[in-house]
Amino acid sequence: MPTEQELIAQRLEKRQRLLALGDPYPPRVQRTHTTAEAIAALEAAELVATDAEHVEAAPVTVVGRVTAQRVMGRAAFLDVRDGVGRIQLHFRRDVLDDFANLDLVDLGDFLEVSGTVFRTRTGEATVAVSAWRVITKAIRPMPDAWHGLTDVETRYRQRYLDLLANERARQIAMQRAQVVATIRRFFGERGFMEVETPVLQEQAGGAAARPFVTHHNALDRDLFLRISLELHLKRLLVGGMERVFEIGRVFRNEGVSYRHNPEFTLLESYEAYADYQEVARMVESLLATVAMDVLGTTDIHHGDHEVSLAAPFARTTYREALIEYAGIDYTQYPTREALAELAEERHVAFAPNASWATILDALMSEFVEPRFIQPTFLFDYPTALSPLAKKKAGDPDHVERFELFVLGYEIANAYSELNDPVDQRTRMEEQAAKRDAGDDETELIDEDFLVALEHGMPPAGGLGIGIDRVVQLITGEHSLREVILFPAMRDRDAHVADRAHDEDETPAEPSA
RNA sequence: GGGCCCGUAGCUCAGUGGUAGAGCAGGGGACUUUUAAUCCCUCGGUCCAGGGUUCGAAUCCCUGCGGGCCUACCA
Repeated sequence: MPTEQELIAQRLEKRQRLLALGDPYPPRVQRTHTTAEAIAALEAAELVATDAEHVEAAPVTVVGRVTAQRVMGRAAFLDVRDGVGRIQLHFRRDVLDDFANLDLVDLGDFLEVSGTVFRTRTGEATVAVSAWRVITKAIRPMPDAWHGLTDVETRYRQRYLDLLANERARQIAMQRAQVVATIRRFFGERGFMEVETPVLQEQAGGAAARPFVTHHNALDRDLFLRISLELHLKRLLVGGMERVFEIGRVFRNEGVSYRHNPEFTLLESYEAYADYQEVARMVESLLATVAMDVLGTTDIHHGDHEVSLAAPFARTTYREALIEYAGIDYTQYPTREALAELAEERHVAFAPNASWATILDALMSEFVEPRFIQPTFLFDYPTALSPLAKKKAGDPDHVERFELFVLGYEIANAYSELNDPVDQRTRMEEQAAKRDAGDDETELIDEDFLVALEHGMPPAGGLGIGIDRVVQLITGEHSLREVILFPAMRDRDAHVADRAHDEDETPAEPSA
């Protein structure tokens, strides 16, 4: 019998013995104090005590998972951890009739214990247990308490074990929650309304990416998972909402890696009567606010880099940056052929069916974007790259669009939104032509969206921010998978979690 | 997608051609203020999978699977 099976069998045996004594999975528990509150209660009692040697706080009942056991004959020390901290428990055989039942407790079980809090000789706040019970019996062994869980694959596939074993995993999850909460508050305070728009769509637009396809059985039709939030949020501007935002999951049918997850969290906001310059100022404020709320500073440490998120950020333009960092003025290479030739000279790879705009973007990715370590706004993109943005006055080859780069990564993307329905239709038709020419990452013609625009959308500034990227930036994490609780993983045949489960479970239905 | 590296006990890791190991966890025992408790004993293996080389493979070679890092597209 494999070892893991033996360990599980032993724990199942203990579960049976606990069942004979009571319910090791009770429906309700009585917690009067968290571990942190229990310790605080002792400290408060110590402040007013006259005899510092024998301080006992009021009785407490705490709950938590057993993380350590030190059994010493007629006494035992156990540590339990709850959501906010850890506390030590002291069990004595001369106090507890059921002391021997501690044999049935393993690392990982949840206990409810009552007693008074005192300080041991070595100074640790400790519950002198007067009553206790198991409130959840775990039947699988926990990861090593001291070394933690280091196997990266297990940490991602069984994130609950990572969270159990590694403080850092808990911290990242908490900081991510703080980032999202701060963003919600930031927009709320500025009069933005949070909305939710469809994930399942007749066609997936608003970005240049391949969508996932799914099927609706009752309607017997294929639907697409959204790749952006943009086109529906703009419909809301048509409907008279002036400030909206959405924080939602989008899905892009691309590879998985430490920099890509097929689903990721996107923030988009749209503000009527604002332009992209105003959006840029808002983004500066947003990032600084997030950093201050989560970290207490706008100075970020990330690898070897020190980044300041204090406003204002550096500003340049797409064309100037490419001239400055690569010596390339793309207005001198107006045809696809000329630009392709240049890219090959500079050893920049691009797909055989890449358009002029796609090749240009490859040049930017190669020469310019990695240079922007400190937050830098890149303004005024070529029109060909930006089918949903408004053209600059007197310069139809460029649009009012910026992207924000930090640490060489794109963090934000924003436009003065295109609201001329005739221009929008033309641009979508141009995208469709590129698609017909073999580029499968283009904007689609969304007739329903165009009808909405034809009813009139006010001038507006729109913004998109990849939340996972922001969390990476704030936490200093290098891999996207560290900031996503359950990152997408490839199938693995021999799933660890499946084995014992199959053995001790009776099939609910006769096998077919 | 390309390059490099990794996969050994529940967990953390040794072991580079000659009988598969250690610590922790688990089981038994001693121990009434320990805290990575300590001490004695002990159970525990599909060495990722398949094929090959060899008298002999965890070890060398090939293929596959999974993962990591770097790189590319993206956000």
